[in-house]
Amino acid sequence: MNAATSAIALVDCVSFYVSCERVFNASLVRRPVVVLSNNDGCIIARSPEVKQIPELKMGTPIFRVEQVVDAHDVAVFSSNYALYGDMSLRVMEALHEFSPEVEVYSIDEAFLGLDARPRQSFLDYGREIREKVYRWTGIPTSIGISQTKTLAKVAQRFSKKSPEATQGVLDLTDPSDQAQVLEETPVEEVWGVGPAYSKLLKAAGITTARKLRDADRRWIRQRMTVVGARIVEELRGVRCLPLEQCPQARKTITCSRSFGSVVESLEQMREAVGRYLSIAAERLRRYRLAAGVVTVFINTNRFSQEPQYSNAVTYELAQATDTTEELLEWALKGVEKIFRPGYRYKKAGVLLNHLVPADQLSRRLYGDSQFERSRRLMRAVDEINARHGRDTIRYGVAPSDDSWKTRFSKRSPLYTTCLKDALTVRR
DNA sequence: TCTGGGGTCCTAGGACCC
DNA sequence: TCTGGGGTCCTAGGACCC
Repeated sequence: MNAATSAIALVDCVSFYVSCERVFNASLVRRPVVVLSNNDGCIIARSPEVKQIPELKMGTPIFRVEQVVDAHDVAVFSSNYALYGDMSLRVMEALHEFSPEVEVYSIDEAFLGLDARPRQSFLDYGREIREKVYRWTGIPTSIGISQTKTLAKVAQRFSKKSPEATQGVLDLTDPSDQAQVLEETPVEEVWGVGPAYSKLLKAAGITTARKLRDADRRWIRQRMTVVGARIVEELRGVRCLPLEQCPQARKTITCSRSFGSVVESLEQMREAVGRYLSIAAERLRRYRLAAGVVTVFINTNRFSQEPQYSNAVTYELAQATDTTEELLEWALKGVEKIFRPGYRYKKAGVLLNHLVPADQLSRRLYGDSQFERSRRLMRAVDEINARHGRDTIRYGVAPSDDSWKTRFSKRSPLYTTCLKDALTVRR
């Protein structure tokens, strides 16, 4: 291999949701901060200060640790996805300045393709990226650079763990550096190794990323399928996971929620499922897709001692559709079918499957005028809701009281997406 | 009172067909 | 009375990701 080599950079936003909250609220800087899941359930994002507190782990239900939260004066927020989504777009925009090849991997992460260049230059480039993202958005990042996605991920996690040494950027393109960092990386921290594989590997004495890299291919292939085999190759510097620049066509659209309080009546269940269906259908149209299969499911609270019931029903539609009206009919039919009185329900959801491009729908037979009218109506509704906020217009499903609605009692303002919530700066 | 939501990929095994 | 093999499609379940 020559001295210059092309590489992949992984840019990851540090404690992304917490960082978003901090951008707009200076009093949170250096204060421990957590962000909660939907319904104010469990901890899903923690500031570095919180990571020092052993009781406050990812996924901990907040109600169990209220005293710890008070004792450390932790600031607690409901999640504010409108804010995080908008901040994410700004981060990605900054990244596009650095490479034409950007794969937006998640709300807070992206892979960048980097041209071949000498080592020092990768490191400098990484620092430049970091600085620009911070200047444009106020969001701190950590960056790993190496030959493959999996190695870039190792590098990024390592740099995050030792900020003093790396200042947020680690170039791991050099093979001898790789050997050392892989040696210091526990196997369960490798991307793609979850709890089950981690247990399997440790039982076989494979405890570090380096040992995984040097493991027997056939053994891995047999026990961890091609997925495991690819991880090993990637750790060896062989690219198996390409940069995906154009997002793959979606296969499923889901909308499901836990209820703010228990649902016991069919009326409330119909309203909740109707609501979730509307959200899913709106998403469907945004992607310009139509669905051929609708699934509805309902659950009681799996953590409680009460009698349990869960059920689901799936309908295959004669023709794919993207209108709320048509999809709603099936979803409500589903609710009627699986709802059993006498249970205390905690969650419900809707899945849309067999997704096809919506432009194929124009070929529906018989110039279905009802269908065309319905689609024009949908376009108008989506436009109005986009401009004036979701729920400006919505489908009425015999409204009941809305205690089932998901709780967001500690939500921050919509600083960036709603004018009345914009920050006021005193002169 | 209180325990998230939204995805993808892979494989084994059954059903069905010729 | 004996009795095959190969291909495809679908689904459920497991594993993982953020």
